[in-house]
Formats: sequence, structure tokens, C-alpha cells
Amino acid sequence: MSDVTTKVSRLDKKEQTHRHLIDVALKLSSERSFASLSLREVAAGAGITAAGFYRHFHDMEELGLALVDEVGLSLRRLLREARKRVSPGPDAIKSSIESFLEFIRENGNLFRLLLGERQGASAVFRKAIHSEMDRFIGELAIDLERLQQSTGKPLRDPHLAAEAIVAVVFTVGAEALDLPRHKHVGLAHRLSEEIKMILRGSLQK
Amino acid sequence: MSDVTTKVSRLDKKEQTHRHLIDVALKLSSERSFASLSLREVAAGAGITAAGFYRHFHDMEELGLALVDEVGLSLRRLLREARKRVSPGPDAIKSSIESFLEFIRENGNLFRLLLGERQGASAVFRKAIHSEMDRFIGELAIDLERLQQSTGKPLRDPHLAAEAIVAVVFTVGAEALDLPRHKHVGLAHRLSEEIKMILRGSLQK
DNA sequence: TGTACATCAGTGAACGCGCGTTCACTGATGTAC
DNA sequence: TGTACATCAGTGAACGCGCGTTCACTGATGTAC
Repeated sequence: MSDVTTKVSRLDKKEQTHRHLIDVALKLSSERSFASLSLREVAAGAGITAAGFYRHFHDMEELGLALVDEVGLSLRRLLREARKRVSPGPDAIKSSIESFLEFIRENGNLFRLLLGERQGASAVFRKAIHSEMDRFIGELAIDLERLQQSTGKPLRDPHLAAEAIVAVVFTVGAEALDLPRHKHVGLAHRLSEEIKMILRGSLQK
Repeated sequence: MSDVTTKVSRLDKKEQTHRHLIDVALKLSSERSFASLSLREVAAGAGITAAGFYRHFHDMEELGLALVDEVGLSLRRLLREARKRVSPGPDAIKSSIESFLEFIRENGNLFRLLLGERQGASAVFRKAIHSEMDRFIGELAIDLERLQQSTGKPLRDPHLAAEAIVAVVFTVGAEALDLPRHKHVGLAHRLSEEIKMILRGSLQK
């Protein structure tokens, strides 16, 4: 009964603060490297004292790993949405790139974290990020295989192609972060040409 | 006369300390991000006090830009040496990759700095690194053009191909940094396949 | 429903520490005569 | 060559500051009866 009238239980409240800490860290780490954030400023940003931080995370590294999880989730969401939109045909690449750039615009902070900490301070961090990337590459490889099977043009090695594509996509994505939105059109064109180049070179025979 | 007997002039000594500061910063920034280095520890590493640091650099950012210059120099040296070794033919790619992996083994610290600070803290930093990268891509594009002209197989867009190649090369390079040397063989093979894929897809018609 | 007790997210003060920066200084090197 | 003065790389003490961590605590929420 009481849980009906009492809207915010103690657990709800805690979860809320937890979320707040993550969001603040995300926001701040888009401006500077995650490594340069202090426990105190993240806590303050979330409206609690430094000591209160310890009710949520053992230290900043644990918070960091929570952020990496967020990145992974977002990447998977990205692929899922890209899949939904893709109509088989020559527009597949173009619409996927659109999804990706939109993702970057909306999740710039997450994307910055991903790129920045990929060779960041801690080995734990790097490993976590690389496993998220590998997962992403693996799913993309499956998509490529499916797509090219349906068009009757099989690839020599979808996984290799996926790796190369992710490399150029993330490189261009990194550039997009520093560019005003109106320059994204040119970037999208360039990226599209590079992906087509890779796929062309990846066709069997 | 006195300069013949006096081996270390005051200027020589200063230059020596200057160099020492750069080397220490390089060494330390291979283990952690450059942003996390403190002025005091770099100074201590070079055997001077914190106050003495200011005789050489205005602040840590200025030191950082000196490091970026080093990176640029090394990249140009890399290309020069790769050029020397390249015999026209199918081995060109293989021998270039060998040069690159050797470069990474010998200049791991510089390479880490390049990758890590590419999306690092300061915009000045990022800009400096990107202009070094663009220069590298430009030179590689010229090489590709020359190489393919001599083989009679022109490329559609050498600059685009160079961009894609640098993206995969640097992505693989980043992985090499975290891997024991004996696994570099597999990496080299993968990289070679990806580059061939890009070049194949880049051929005219 | 009312009461007595338990839980625990967040507080606020305290700590020792390394930080960047300033300052007047020292003493070896360099220069002018 | 010898002397008197200038230069300046590096010193060491001092400063105020934000850091991470600890601790006993508070007071609202939750639970048992």
C-alpha cells in the first residue's frame, strides 16, 4: 500500500542519483578526457558530496566502466536502427551513414569517450572498449554477409571488410565531432565513397 | 678559444635539459595520457625542480606541442625510409607494412601520444595532430599515384585511398601497441589484406 | 493504524598530499677591457 | 692573462588550492508487530 502513495522509494531515489552521476561524467568527459575528471567534481555535478559518491561507485574507474557499458549499448542500438531503415539496394550505404552521423550528433559525448579512452590510461578500460568494438565489427560483418547474399554478390571476407569499414567510419566520426553540422554533408559523401571502395575491393573475383 | 676547452657551454647544457624534459614527457605519456602528467613529475624526471621547468616551457601545453612536432618528424622519417625500401612490385605493400610495424616498435611512445591525444583534451593539440596526419595522408597519396602510374593501373582517387589506408593502418597500429611482438605477424597479414582490398576497390574501372 | 527499531543515502568536517606558480637567491659561465 | 661585471639555468622555500579518503553523524524511508 505505502508503495502506492510514496512515489519515490529510497531505492528509486538512489537509482536516480546513480543515473545522474553517470550523466554528469558523460557530459564532462566530452569536454576533457575522462582521466582528467575528479571524483569531487562529478559528485558535485550530481548534487551530492564527495563522500556520498562512495555509496554508488568504489572509485572513478568503476564509474568509467559503467560509461563503457553505455557506449556498448548505444552502438548496438545504432546497428538495430540502421538495420530497420536499410532497404536493400544502392541506398543501403547512404542511409546507414545517415544513421551513423545522426548517432554521433545525438551521442557525441559517448562517442568522444569511446575514441578518447580507446588508448586511454587504464588497460581495463582499453580492453572493455575493444571488446565492444569487436562485437560491433562482428555484427556488422553478419549484416554485410546477409546484404551481399541477397544481392548475389558474395564477399571474400566479410569480417575483414567490416574491420576496414569500422576503421574509416570511426576515423571520419572523430572528425565530425570537431566540425560544424553543415560540414557533415561533405564528410558523409567522403565516407560513402570510401566504404564503396572497400566493398568493391572486397567482392569475390 | 675558451669554447674549445670548455666542452659544455651554458647553451649546450640548457639544450640538453630541454631534450631531457621532452624525453621524460614522452616516456611518461606512453604509460598514461599526456593530460595526466604533472609539471612537477616531468621536471623531477629530468632532474630539475618545478621552478626550473619555466626556463624551458611556458606550461605543459607548450611542452605537449613540442611532442607533437616530434611525432610529425617521425612520421616523415617513416615515409622516407619506407620509400627507400620499396621496390616496385607486389612486395611494395608488404615491405611498407614491415617498415610501419618496426616504426611502432621503436617509437611506441610517440605513436601512443599521437593516437591518445588525437581526441585529447585541448583543441590546440587536436588541431596540431590533425594537420600532421593530413600531411602524412597527402604524402602517401602522392606515393600511391606514382606507384600506380608506374604499374600502369591508375587509381580513381589516390587521396581517398590514402585516407582509407591511413585509417586502417593506424587502427591496426593501435592494436599492435597492446600486443606482444610475436602476434605482429598476424596483424601484418590482416593489414596487408585490408590494404590490398582498398587498392583493389580503388582501381579505375 | 500506531509505535519502536533498523536501514542506509547523503552530510560535513578533517586529514595529508601533490599540484602549479611566485620569488629572491646562487654560482657557474660568458663578456669586456 | 687577469679582473670586474653581466647573464641566466637552476634552487628551495613558500603560498593557496583541490584532490581522494575516513569518519561519526543525521534524518527520511522501510519493516515488524
